[in-house]
Amino acid sequence: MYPNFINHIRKYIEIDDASIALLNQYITPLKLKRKEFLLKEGQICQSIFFVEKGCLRMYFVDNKLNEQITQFALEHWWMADHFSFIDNKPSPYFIQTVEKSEILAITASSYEAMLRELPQLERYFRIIMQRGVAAFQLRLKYMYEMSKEEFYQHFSTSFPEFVQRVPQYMIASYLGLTPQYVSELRKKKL
Amino acid sequence: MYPNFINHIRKYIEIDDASIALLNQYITPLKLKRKEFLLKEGQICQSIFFVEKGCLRMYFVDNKLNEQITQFALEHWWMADHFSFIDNKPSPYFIQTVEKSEILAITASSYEAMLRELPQLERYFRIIMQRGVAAFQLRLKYMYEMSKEEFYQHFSTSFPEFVQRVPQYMIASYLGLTPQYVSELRKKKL
DNA sequence: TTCATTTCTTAAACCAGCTTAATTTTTTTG
DNA sequence: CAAAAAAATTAAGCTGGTTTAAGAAATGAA
Repeated sequence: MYPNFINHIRKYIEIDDASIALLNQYITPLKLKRKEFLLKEGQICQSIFFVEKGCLRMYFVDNKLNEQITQFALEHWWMADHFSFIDNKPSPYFIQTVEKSEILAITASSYEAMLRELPQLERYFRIIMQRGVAAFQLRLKYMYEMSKEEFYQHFSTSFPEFVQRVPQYMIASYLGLTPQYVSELRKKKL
Repeated sequence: MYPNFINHIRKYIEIDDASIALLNQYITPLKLKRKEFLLKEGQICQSIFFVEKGCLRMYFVDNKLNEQITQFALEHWWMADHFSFIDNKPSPYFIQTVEKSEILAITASSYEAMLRELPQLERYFRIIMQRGVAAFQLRLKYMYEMSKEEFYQHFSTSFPEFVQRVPQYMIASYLGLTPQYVSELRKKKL
């Protein structure tokens, strides 16, 4: 059904087919075109989103009206504004597809009900969230230790496929650079 | 026994006294003086640490030999290098007490055994980690949207007690500023 | 209460990365 | 396939925050 999702769960916990079958009732699958929105500024982030296929970006609009991208999600990543999701508060973010995507959405109430019916999944999400914290720690360390030039070079050598897949101005935004500066850095490297 | 710890668990999940009693065997309580280390660069982060009382900082030494502080933990916060903890890899970080502290340590193997014996705790840690992700998202948003000056002002008005409690150069390091610049900003505000 | 250490301040020179603005290239859409 | 829209480039000038180097003040230990 959703092979990436099920494989991802089974990568971290043991769970039988019957339980997996029960999962379905909590999930809303979405087929989305490029540039469709899952969340807009001011709305409550009602769901967490699993990327079965495609790519999402999360961004907010700053006081200079720039779109500041704070996160991407590729296949088998989760995406949400967790503050908004947990506390039912309006989100400052937009979540939008970067390309045609297949997304699994779980609303807050489904999430709660699902975890009550299938408490083994607490372990899965505990592990996912713990790895999420680990990923943020690493990202933050890079931001502290590298100059912006180093940060860009590091990113583009670490994730060359990603740099192919996503427009350059989005990479720039994600890394906290101006598109002009990225352009300069690319020229420099050739 | 460890009132802050137990209150914190009961803030997020329901758990009976018998289960709480079982917890003890997995916990190592530590009484530490100021400036003692829980982790040093190159070691594996063997434990996650709960701050029952006091304050911890996590930092790494950058290529200019500056101590870059990436996180603090006050009462009822958890602290760990999660990448090192999860994957058993050497850590680039130091974790050190900022003041006299009482810390609860849980080693990776105790953590595993504890979660197997008391699976209700998966829920507790899932919630903690999810809130951890939310906190990182918020912090990152601040870093994207504010100038360094705004970031400092925001921090010092949001956490005035913290600014009292911790030396100014540590705040500067945490915020990614030079102590000189912080000094300049303070003068400006008076 | 004194000494040693740690922390904070001041000020001038400097530069990494931004801003602005115009042009070119690429992609999308009808 | 052509027109419009989106994305990338180029270049000059500028600035927020760093660097460097001293000295002053606060704190902790004995």
